[in-house]
Formats: sequence, C-alpha cells, structure tokens
Amino acid sequence: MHLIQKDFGKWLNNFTEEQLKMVMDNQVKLSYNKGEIISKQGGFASHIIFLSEGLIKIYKEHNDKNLILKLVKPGEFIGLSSLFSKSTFDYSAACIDDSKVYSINIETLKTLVKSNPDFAEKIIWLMNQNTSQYFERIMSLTQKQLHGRIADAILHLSREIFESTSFNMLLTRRDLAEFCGMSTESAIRILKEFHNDKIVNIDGKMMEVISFPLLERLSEVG
Amino acid sequence: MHLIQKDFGKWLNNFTEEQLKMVMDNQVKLSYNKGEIISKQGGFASHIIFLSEGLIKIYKEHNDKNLILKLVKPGEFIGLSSLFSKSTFDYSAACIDDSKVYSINIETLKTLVKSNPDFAEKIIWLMNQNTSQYFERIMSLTQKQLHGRIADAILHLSREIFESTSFNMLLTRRDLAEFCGMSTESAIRILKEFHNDKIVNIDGKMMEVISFPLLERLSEVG
DNA sequence: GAAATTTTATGAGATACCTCAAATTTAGGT
DNA sequence: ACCTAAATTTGAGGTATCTCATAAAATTTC
Repeated sequence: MHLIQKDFGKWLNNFTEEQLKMVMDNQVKLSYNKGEIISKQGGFASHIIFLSEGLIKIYKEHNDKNLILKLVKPGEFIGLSSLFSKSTFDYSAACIDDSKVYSINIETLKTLVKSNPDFAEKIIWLMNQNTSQYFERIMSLTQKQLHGRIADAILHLSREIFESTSFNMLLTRRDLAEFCGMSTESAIRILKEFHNDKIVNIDGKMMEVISFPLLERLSEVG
Repeated sequence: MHLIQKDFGKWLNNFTEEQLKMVMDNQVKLSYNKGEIISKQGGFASHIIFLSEGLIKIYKEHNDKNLILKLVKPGEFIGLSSLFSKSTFDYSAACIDDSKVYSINIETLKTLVKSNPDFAEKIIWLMNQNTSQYFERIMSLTQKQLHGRIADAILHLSREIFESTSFNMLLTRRDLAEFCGMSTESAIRILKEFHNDKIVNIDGKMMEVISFPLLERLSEVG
C-alpha cells in the first residue's frame, strides 16, 4: 500500500478506501530488462501499465521499419488509449532501459473512471496531453527536414525526458532514427554534424546540449 | 429541444432533465460558409463544437505551409482536446463546405462529464477513436511515399467521410496535398496517374473509385 | 459579364534523403 | 576472455520529391 501510494501519488487522490483497495487487489508490480517487449501490436489489451522506473518506447511496426510514436518516462501510463475502446493494442511497447511497472487490470480502471469523476477528469486530461504531444510529433515528422527533426528530438530528450542539459540518452542511433522517421545513417550523420558544429557534445550515448538557441533555431526553420 | 436531440442523439442518453436543460441553455447553432474559419490556432478555446452539417478541416500552420490533421464530418465533435487541459486551441478549423454547427460552452461540457459517468465514458471513447486515427495518419504520412499516401487519402474519403464509391471530394488539390503532406503539384500528378491507370475516375472534384484492391495494395506497399 | 484571383496542370532542374556496401567499434553470451 | 552479433560509421550513387516557371482553366468578385 505504501509503495503504490508513493508512486501513483497524484492519481489516487479522492479515492475512497474501497476504491483504493480495488486498485491494490487488481495490480501487480513487474520488472522488465532493457530490450524486453511489454506489449505487442495486435495483442490483447487487458491491462493498463503505469511506469515506475525506466524508459519505454511506444512504437508501430510497418513492414520491417518501425516508428517510435512516443517515449514514456516514469510517472506516465501506457495503454490508456485502450480504455473504453479497442480490446487490442495498436502499438508495441518495449523497454529502452531496465524498467519497473505496475500492471493494472483494465476493467478495474474502467470501474474507477465511472465511479470517480475526478479520476475521469484526470484521465481525460492525460489523454489530451498525449494528443497534444502527437500533434507536435506529426508536425515535426512531416513538415521539417532531417536537421529540424533531430533538433526536436534532442530538445525533447533534454527537456521532457531527462530534464537535464547533459544525459545518457539510452537510445541507440537506430532508436533515434526511428523516433525521427529517418534512416539510421542519416541520424548518425546529423548527430556528427551537430557535434562538429558545437551545438551538442556527443560521446557514444552521452549527450550534452551546448546551445539551446541553435537547436531551437534549427527546430524553427525546419 | 427537438432539433438538438435529433442531432446529438446518442450523446444525450442517460441525461437527467436538468442536464438536458443545461445543454440547451448553453448552446447556439451557427452557420458557416465554405472557406470560413471557425477557430484559429492559438485562439481562446471557450467552446466545443458539434458538427451537424458540412465538412471541416482541422489543420496546423507551420511557417507558410499547412498540414491537415483531420477531416471532420457531421456527427463529430471539434475541440475535445481542450477539455480539462489547454485553454487555447493548438490547431485551426475551417469549413471545406457550407456547415452548420452547435457551439457548446466548454464549462457546460466539463460539468456534464463530471456529473454523468456514462457521458464521460463516451467522451473518452471518442478521444481514443481520434488518437487511433492519428496513429494511422502518422504512419501514412511518415512511412509511405506519395502513391501510398494518396491511396490512403482516397480510401479514407470513400470509406470514412463520404461512405460511397463515387463522391464529390470537395477538397481542392491543395487541400488534398496538405492532407497528405506533399506539394500540390505532386498531388495533382499522382491523381492523374491513378486516373490514367484506371484506379480511380476523376473529373474535377468528382471522384469514383474503380479498384479498391489496387488502392489497398498501394496503401500496403507504401 | 468582364476582371481578378484562385485552382489546376505540366515540364525541367535542383536537392534532400535513402539505399547499398564495407569497415570498425561496441556489446552480449557462454 | 573469446566469439558472435549488433551497433556505429563513412562514402558513393541513385531517386523520390520539391521548387520554380509558366499557362490554361475555373471560380469568385464587383
């Protein structure tokens, strides 16, 4: 009880004792290793996942090329888009880093949404945050060229995901390419270019942003 | 009262008299002409719109190029993504055809969502439908080349929007291009190609699908 | 109903990006 | 520690797509 309240924190406000017990009784904590797949596109969506530790990629498979739709960091839910609609996932989820998650029965969450308007509001708010993020991604991926897209990705990693100027990005070059909708070779070339131009400092997967203004400019001009 | 119940139909189930009255008192019906802008990116999101008649495009502006995120047909809501989150629209909406809409105060809708769990469920369901559609769009726009994207667009128009093999697509070539994330010239060239290859029959804005299998094949291979 | 604007159309040239190939480095498994 | 597989890197060549220019057709405006 203690642990889950600490992690879920803000999501469990205003729950009655009965509702809290319901969450407790219908949830398990799971650990995944880097590289492991949590859910597979087309698979049965019986649970919603809450990420407690680690980093996860949500991606779609198309022929043999993948596109990473979203990076999920601790504190976020995965699978909300299956609430009240599809019974199958329309995307896959895999761990970029060792991860710990709570897996919550989807029926439980449905019941909670229907019995607790404040929780429903929070879920709707979360889903709208996601949608807004997807709009940004669509614009980046479709309207900008390679440099702008990589700039967007670096800004996202620095500000949203790792919340630091300097971080281990964990993503492989291929992950980054799949996040930016480009070939791995292009991603590599542009990273090197940014490094040479002293926009970022890159050593393997370690990344340090040197100039946010330049990244923002690249993002802006596309 | 009669009119709105006919239009909103399925959305007003399970409402109490009081709630129905609340909808009635906080809603106006508006008419727009083809080409008119309903809401502008960055504008204040004070209302949710329910499309009763016509066709509307939801689009984002980037530098001087637009991208049409979604086509909205009668029976759908616009602006749900502002419920419980942003107070400004992060996209614009404009009429592709003469349209009639109900404009509903956003606070009213919030109240209803919080007081009627069934309605909340429906809203969540709707938002998830949208998200699912956006995933499809991201895949089409980022993973497929021109022919696949135009094929996707035609299939969408035929099946989702007009629900007919033969229809007046209303969109200009430029709209179609902005829906497919390509230059107007490319859209025109590929439409002509499809016409010459007898995949569709095109005369101005009139469009007749001749071979769904071929379109699906083009969509599949990308 | 004529003028002005927008839309549609087509060609040629430019270029951003991908694909393929081959080498080197790094990571993973036993 | 070794072997294998995966990830990273770089170059060269090809191509899908865009841009620009120009013109005809269609639509809107007054």
